[in-house]
Amino acid sequence: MGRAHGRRLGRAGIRDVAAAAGVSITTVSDALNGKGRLPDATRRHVREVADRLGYRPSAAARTLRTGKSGLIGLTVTTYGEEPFTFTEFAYFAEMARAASSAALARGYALVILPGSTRQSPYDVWSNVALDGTVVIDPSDRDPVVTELVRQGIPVVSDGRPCGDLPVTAWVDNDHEAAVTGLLDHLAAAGARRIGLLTGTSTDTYTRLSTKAYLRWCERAGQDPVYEAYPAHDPCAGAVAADRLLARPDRPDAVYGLFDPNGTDLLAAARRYGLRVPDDLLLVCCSESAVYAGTEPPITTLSLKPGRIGSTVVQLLIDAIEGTGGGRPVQRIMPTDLIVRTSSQRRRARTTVSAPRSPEDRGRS
Amino acid sequence: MGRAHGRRLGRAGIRDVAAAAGVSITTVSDALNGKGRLPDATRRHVREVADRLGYRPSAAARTLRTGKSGLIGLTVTTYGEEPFTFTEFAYFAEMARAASSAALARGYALVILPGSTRQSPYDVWSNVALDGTVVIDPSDRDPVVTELVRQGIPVVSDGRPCGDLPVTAWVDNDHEAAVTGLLDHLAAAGARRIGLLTGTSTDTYTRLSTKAYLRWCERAGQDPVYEAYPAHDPCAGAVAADRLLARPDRPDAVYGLFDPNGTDLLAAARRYGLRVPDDLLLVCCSESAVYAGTEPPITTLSLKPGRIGSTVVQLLIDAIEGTGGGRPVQRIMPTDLIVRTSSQRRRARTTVSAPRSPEDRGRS
DNA sequence: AACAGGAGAAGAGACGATTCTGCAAGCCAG
DNA sequence: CTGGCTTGCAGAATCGTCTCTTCTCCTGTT
Repeated sequence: MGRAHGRRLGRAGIRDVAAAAGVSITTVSDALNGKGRLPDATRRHVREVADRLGYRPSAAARTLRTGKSGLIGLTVTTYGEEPFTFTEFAYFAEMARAASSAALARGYALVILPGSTRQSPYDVWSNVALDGTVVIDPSDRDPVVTELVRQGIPVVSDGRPCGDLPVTAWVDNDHEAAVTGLLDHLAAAGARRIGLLTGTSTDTYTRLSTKAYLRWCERAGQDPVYEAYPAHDPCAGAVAADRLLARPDRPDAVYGLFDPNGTDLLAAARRYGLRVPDDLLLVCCSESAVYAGTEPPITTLSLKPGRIGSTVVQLLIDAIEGTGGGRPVQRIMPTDLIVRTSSQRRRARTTVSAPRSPEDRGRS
Repeated sequence: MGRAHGRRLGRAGIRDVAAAAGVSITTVSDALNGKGRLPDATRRHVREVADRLGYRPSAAARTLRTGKSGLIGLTVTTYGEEPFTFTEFAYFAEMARAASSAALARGYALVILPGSTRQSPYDVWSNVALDGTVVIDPSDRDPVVTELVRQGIPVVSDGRPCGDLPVTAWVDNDHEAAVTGLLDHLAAAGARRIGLLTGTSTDTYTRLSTKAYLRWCERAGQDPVYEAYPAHDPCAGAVAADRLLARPDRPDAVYGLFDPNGTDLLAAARRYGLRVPDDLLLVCCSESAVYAGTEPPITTLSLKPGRIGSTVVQLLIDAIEGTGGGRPVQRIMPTDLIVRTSSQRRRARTTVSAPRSPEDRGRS
């Protein structure tokens, strides 16, 4: 035989198992993968030997052979050099958690990747074998998406893609319905002039939400009252909230599109001596639990990122495995308005029961 | 010749590039990887042809051959079936962001993996080729860590490992110093009896922090006043905060070990009619920015998760690449006390400048 | 008795890159 | 003129697994 395969690495390979079990490589592979025609005795024997040797199949070799890596990319829009977006921390964290969980349950793992190619000297994207990718809020003609699709890799986006980006599928909230419902809620609570705190960027979320607001105003016969600011700037929100409440046509209710707007608006209201909810009704879009504990608790619109993340991954894996038909899929997910004190004129039952009387000292 | 490699896949392989450029496979590989002895002309030519063909080297093949995948595992402690821990959402999110960023900058990507093997029918762990792994808060004799180390894969942990877990390196905060410094700060602000809101679990963070508190009390000649609760239960915190303030030996200052404790304690204080900071000084350990916007703003201890995540990854990659000596490394990272109104008796300068006077309506 | 057919297991390529080794040609010095 | 050195490139082995094909028995039927 010449140089019969010298022991080259510490870990046992399939050949070692075959030798130790006194069978062929084929038999080992079939036994461990539940394929082929083998009597149970052989199967058990091989499995036992493999266990004893601590055999772990090489993921790289399997991937090379089968063409499936079990890896799903998760791309996050990048501000500056950092991955992750800062404005929607809680949203992203929850979405990623659910996505990861859903992937794991189906035997896939998530790989966190930057929003752009060639962010570093190395191109991490082409160093990873991906079965598919989840893209959060892809931009108009996202180069990463374009390239992936060109390579024939399925791409599912969280957020309706702008333009004619050729994603395999997408998932998004029904933003129009959410905003309309929420404005109706405020109006029902007695709001006469509802203001909006929105963003200057042109992503789908901002655009659709603002459009829904404007359309609602038109239908309700109210003049729009809004301030826009660059949402990625953590300080600009407070300033914009202040501007909104400083206007001569000051609104008596405000909806803030971004997570920090709740505290921004609350702080601004305090500065102007406005009581919430008596003088000002407040709602903001947020996934953060802190708004249950603020004074007063603030009504929030939840986009249910968990459901989004889970759905995105399900659709992607379906596309990868060829399940669920070949044609593009889009799925609209409902949102959830969590009504708290800040959007109700009459003091309603609060969720947290106070052990003794809250003592509204000094309040009016 | 026989069946000279029929076109089998859409994507171009290294052979196609070689053929198109009129050189050998070796030359293509060398040209693209900057190895071998090739004149610049050849190198340029090959690169150009590769670009034209849209050639992307197969990550699986490269990994199989070189033994390096460029993938780093990120394991998150699991409560129940879900990955991620809920109590420290902000901590984890920031830590993961920084870790991912640091990895990307050095050409690695992070793979999110469950805290246990065989969480699903598939064992995702053995389906991924990892160069190394980051483990957050490993438990006493973590089976995942043990198995990885047995396979010779470097493991770096965030959090001092309990017991004699054989991690390659670890990074942690100086919890003793942090707690001691913070208690000194409270004492300097006039606290006579400082209470602690702590957890019932036995992880390193809780254990070290509590021990530091007890030792400080002993040195300061104060009786310890503390309540412990299961930190993973989101509701239990509010109850524990209430218990702490209901005690006959009610503390005049409290440190809360967990992120939500700030709002928990603030709410409890309101229920008992205690003014913060006048009647009660407050500090909690948190990475959340909301505490800058609460009423009053709350002093927080930041563990600087970003620095931790970044350092963990650096150490891991050093270990993978053989840089930085072979022996185990442990690194202690400083914490950051962000002093706000809640821990200062005399109204100090707040970080956020108020455009007009805050109007402390009705307050005493 | 001969043969079909199936069960059990082994052989032998791929998969697509990296890389060790080796060959041919050119150049210079002895 | 020749031997050694460098330069430029090609051949072919290898990484570890999956899987298509083949091969050998063995049994049961006509």
